[in-house]
Amino acid sequence: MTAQRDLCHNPPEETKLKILEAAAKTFGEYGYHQATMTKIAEEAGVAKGTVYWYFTSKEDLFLGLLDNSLAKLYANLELVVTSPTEPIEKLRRFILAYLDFFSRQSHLGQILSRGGIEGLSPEFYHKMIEWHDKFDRLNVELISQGVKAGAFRNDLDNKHMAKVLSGVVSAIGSTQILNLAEIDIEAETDLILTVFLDGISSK
Amino acid sequence: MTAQRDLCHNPPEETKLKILEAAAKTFGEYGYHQATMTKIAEEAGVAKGTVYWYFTSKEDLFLGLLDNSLAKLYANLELVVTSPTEPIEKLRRFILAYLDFFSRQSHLGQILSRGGIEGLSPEFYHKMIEWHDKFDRLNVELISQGVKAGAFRNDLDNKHMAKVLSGVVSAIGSTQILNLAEIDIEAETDLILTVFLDGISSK
Amino acid sequence: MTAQRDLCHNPPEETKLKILEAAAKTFGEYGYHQATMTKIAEEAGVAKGTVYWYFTSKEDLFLGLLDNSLAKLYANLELVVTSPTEPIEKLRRFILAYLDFFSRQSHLGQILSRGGIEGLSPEFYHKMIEWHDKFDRLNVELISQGVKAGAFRNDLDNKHMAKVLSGVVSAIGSTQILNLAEIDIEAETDLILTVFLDGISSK
Amino acid sequence: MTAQRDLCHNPPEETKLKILEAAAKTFGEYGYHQATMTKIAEEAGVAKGTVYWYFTSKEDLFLGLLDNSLAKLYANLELVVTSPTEPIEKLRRFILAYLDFFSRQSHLGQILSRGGIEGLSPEFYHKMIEWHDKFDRLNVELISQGVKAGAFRNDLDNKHMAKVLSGVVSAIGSTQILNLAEIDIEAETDLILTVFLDGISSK
DNA sequence: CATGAATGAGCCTTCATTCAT
DNA sequence: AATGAATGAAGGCTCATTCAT
Repeated sequence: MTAQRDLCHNPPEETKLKILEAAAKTFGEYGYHQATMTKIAEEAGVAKGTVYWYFTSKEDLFLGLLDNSLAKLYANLELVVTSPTEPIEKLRRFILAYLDFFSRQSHLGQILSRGGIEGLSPEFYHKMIEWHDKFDRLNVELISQGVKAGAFRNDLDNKHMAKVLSGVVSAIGSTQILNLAEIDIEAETDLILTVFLDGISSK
Repeated sequence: MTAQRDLCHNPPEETKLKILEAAAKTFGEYGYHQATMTKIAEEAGVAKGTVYWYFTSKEDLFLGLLDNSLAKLYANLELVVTSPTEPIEKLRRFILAYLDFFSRQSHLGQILSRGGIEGLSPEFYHKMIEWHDKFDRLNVELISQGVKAGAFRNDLDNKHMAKVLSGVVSAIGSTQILNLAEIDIEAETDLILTVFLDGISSK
Repeated sequence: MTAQRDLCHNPPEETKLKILEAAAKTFGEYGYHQATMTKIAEEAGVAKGTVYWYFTSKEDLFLGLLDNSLAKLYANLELVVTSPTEPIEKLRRFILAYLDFFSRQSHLGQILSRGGIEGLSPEFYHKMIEWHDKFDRLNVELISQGVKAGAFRNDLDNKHMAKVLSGVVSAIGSTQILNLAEIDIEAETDLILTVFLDGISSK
Repeated sequence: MTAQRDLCHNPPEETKLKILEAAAKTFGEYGYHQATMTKIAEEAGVAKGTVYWYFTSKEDLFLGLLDNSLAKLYANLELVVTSPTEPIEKLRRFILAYLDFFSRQSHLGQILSRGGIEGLSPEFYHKMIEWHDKFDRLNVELISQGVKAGAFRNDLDNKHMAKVLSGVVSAIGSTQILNLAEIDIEAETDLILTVFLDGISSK
């Protein structure tokens, strides 16, 4: 904020960001266990010690990254939910935002949908549960709006419908990605939407 | 001669089974990377070298385990698909069999649904893909039967419907399990069934 | 010796021989440390336990093999030395016998010439030294005969000449073999003979 | 700036040297397979991980050591060959340099003369062959000079004479050393020289 | 005699983490 | 803030050897 700070070539924040980006790329490419601090530091173009100056541990770095990514996804989804759109189109955009996230951050996507990675600390799980709950509430909110507006059934528990929704989305998302096929996100979204709205029953 | 054999206290097969069970438990509890051969050997009550007598590597052991479990699941699902039941009840049993499997073998369930674990050999991935395809074909068969019988919609691609089905099931299955909540499998099955058949649309 | 013994399909000696042959092949192909008891047992077509019935340890087996091979080589050389041939022809045959041995048993050849393998017991070294001395004495005897017959110089210490002789032979032998070139043993022998007899000096 | 650097107590290079020395001692004492990374690290007074900071593997370390030692030996021999000395004295110094090397680095000497160690990577063998060829060429050059100068016979193939020379030298060198006798290198050199120049023939 | 399952010490290597500079 | 050398616990795996059958 001071004039002096602005003269720095590498304001601290910039280094932290570089590390975060490198971590995203590396974790994304290799997964948590295969990604090493050495790889991440190299990718970021800094020394290993520097990574430890900004993050106390590998887990801390991973958590930081997750927080970062999930916050973005959450913001996107929230934007959709709070926008003044009619329920079904809103649902479509909602699914689209999810799939888009999965297609960009496949491994992180998996983590979100499965609830974590083995062998991490309780703190990690706590954070994950917090996020899980936040997303759940958003899902429920989306469904509730639709029910209130008369677009969705009111004979089912909103929470359950929300759960199925997130289930389908994350499953399709991560499965697709692992097929390494180039997915047509829009088409996939429409498919999910159709099934989720009307079911596969012939009547 | 055969009678004599039965008197053996520890036929080799028994040891292999002990190891397989220990592996199931350990991989299930810790995940692939956190599970160590030492832990598995201890759990099985044998020396580390013994594990390597039956399996050439950690990956080989894991693959053996996976093959074992997936073969069982596949057999169960196949039984359902080929049984002379009406489509919707058949679908219910199908979902039930999946959820039952997930609730027993949570980590293996994840692997099946998400397609793998980072850092393993190409052979592993090849095997996984083979299984994935086998299950896919079974799912499609189930849907096709329903469509033919007039129970399911015929305006959607069978493969797509099958994909959504397996997506919902595996997502619900593994998500639930990670919540560590005691799940009412029957209830969960009915929920999925309802949504999948009729959709959440109010009409 | 008894009639009963002769009826056996596999007299003990036969099994022992099979193992010895397998050991020769395996040690020869892989060297001492790379050769495993498993490989040897497989090559011999017997169970690992059987190898341990005839030989108390890997080292013991190796020693047995060495004794076997060296005894044969020794017998051949002795035959040459004690035969009634004129000194220079005798020397030629002597070198030939050495090179022939090296070309057949490259690894054992190395062991003989360099005096052993690291990491074995004192007993092993003791045996090796015994053999070394035996061969040395034979070499000296050969040289002495030639000196006495007036064919070789008498102004040099016989022991030293013998040492140089064995040096040249073993070095040429093993070096050649490692080149993996098909060696013309006869030609090589003549070359060594020429240099060893007349030197390379121009006068 | 450079002055400042010199104040460092432990410049990285020093650690690498400590490890190289420890490796030389340990490989020399135990041979390649018996020498363990643990022993080497202990001998060097560093942690095992530190060895891996400087060398990517045991083989890499061994190769580094070999390269180091052979480069020195080669430099010494080259000095002799290119010096303006008369052929026979040159030959004497050449032999002396070889024996001196063998007496200091017995195991490495063996490796040079025998052409390798079992069970290493193709890269290792390739390097060894390169060195072998370099030394061969030097040997041939030495002989050629002597022939040109009229000091050595011209009725024999230079390459063959060179081969016998290196054979005698390495054999005598390594054999002697293994006897663990204190060798009089000068005397040994003269012996080899005499035999190699004049032969043992009485005429 | 022969088998082969079982053992366990020990090896090479990896990698998250620390710390002097 | 940043570096990178140094650490050491831990992991997967090998293989000589034993022993109940």
